[in-house]
Amino acid sequence: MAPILYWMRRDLRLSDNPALTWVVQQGRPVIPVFCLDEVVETWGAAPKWRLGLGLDVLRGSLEDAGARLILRRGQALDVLRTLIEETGADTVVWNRLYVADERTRDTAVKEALRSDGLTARSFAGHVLFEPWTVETGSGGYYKVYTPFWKAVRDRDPGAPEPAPKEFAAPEVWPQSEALDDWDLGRAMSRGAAVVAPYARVGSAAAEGRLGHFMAHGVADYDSGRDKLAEDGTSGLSENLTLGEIGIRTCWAAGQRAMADGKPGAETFLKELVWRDFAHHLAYHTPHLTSENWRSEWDAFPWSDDNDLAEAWRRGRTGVEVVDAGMREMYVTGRMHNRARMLVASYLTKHLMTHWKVGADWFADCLIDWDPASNAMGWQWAAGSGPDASPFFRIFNPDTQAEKFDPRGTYRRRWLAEGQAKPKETADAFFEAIPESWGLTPGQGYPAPIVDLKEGRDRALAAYKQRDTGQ
DNA sequence: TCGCCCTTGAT
DNA sequence: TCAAGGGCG
Repeated sequence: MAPILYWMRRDLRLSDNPALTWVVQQGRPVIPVFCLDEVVETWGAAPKWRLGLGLDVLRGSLEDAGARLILRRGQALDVLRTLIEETGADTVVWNRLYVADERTRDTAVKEALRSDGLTARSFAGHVLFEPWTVETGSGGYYKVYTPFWKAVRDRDPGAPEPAPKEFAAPEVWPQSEALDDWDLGRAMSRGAAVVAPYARVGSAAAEGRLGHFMAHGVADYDSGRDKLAEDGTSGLSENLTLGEIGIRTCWAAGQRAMADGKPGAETFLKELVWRDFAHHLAYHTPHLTSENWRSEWDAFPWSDDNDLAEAWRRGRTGVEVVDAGMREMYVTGRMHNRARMLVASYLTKHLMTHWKVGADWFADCLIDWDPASNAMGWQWAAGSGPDASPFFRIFNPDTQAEKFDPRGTYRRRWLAEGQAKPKETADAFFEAIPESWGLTPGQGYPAPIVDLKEGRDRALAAYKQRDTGQ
């Protein structure tokens, strides 16, 4: 019996997995393969490093079920063709993705394999509702979130499939490259050791996280998720982006919490749908990840990369809550959602720096980096995106800190300078950063690089000018 | 066509 | 109180 190649990408799990479910139903040998291909090679330091951790855990899960994970490096199509030749496979399956570079790759692969006379099948496993299945009344795609939410909230994405108990093995397993040889953490330098304790890797960890959130977090999610110093969110983004947990599994849990009358459950479901919305937009407007979504913003006088942006990246803007967020990201590979909005507003408005500079840094530092959500979020904050905040909505970091970190707990957690006994977390930043930055806690905390009022006024003036087309 | 509405705000 | 324009039904 000819084996089937299961090409794994952002679906590093065995349950809630339509492609895998289909393969196992065929009763034929299955060969799971992950390819370090032309798309994955472009990922930033932290996502690549985190991918390596995920692959290691996935390999163990597959081995427990009597299968293996075959790792190969190269252009996706070349790798798949080589494996087909080595194994006699006549079918390749995968779960679909929707961001421009992923789709370009996948479309080309599908066409090429089919022209080779092979079977290539893809499945819906990465989002709740695929982008082309959600239409406005006039048959277009959605550009505003709330109508999108109303269009999908009563739809059923289907029940998640259980993990297969065992796999039919091929007579001979193809060779796998060694994960260690890929050296996926090489761009992380000292950071890897610091970030590692914060990562929750693999499907079992993800399911534990979901269970914990359903038991403790969801009821108070509405207000809890806004507090900078608290752990009020599900924390699932890290696992969702690599597919270590399925989105329908999360949806089903949210629906159960709704049925149980948990107050925050609907907000949680809405957040899951925000993730879908980002993929909806990335599919229908592929330039979301690379260009201003509204082209009229091309004329806006944003600075490209600059010294102020460098201070922002290093958590040295002199604005405590902004620096705290940036350092949280450097140490943990994640950042509180509200802090993400704050630092994005600050970079694009007070520092008038292009959102792509920020999006690129996030893509390098976040272990939960998701290409669609990251681009949508940055364009939303900058004002160039769909359903964006109006230009006059400029976050005031001081006001935000007062509201969402009233006792300064979050700021003290991440800022060491000027503190008699800095928190371990704050010191950890200085262990994680490159020595080339030349930063020590002893050099004191910087004065603000831009006066908040001046920055705000300058941005408002520029937005106004853009508006009148001058 | 019209009218309501629009994640997360600031002064 | 401010405040823009367009999405959507």
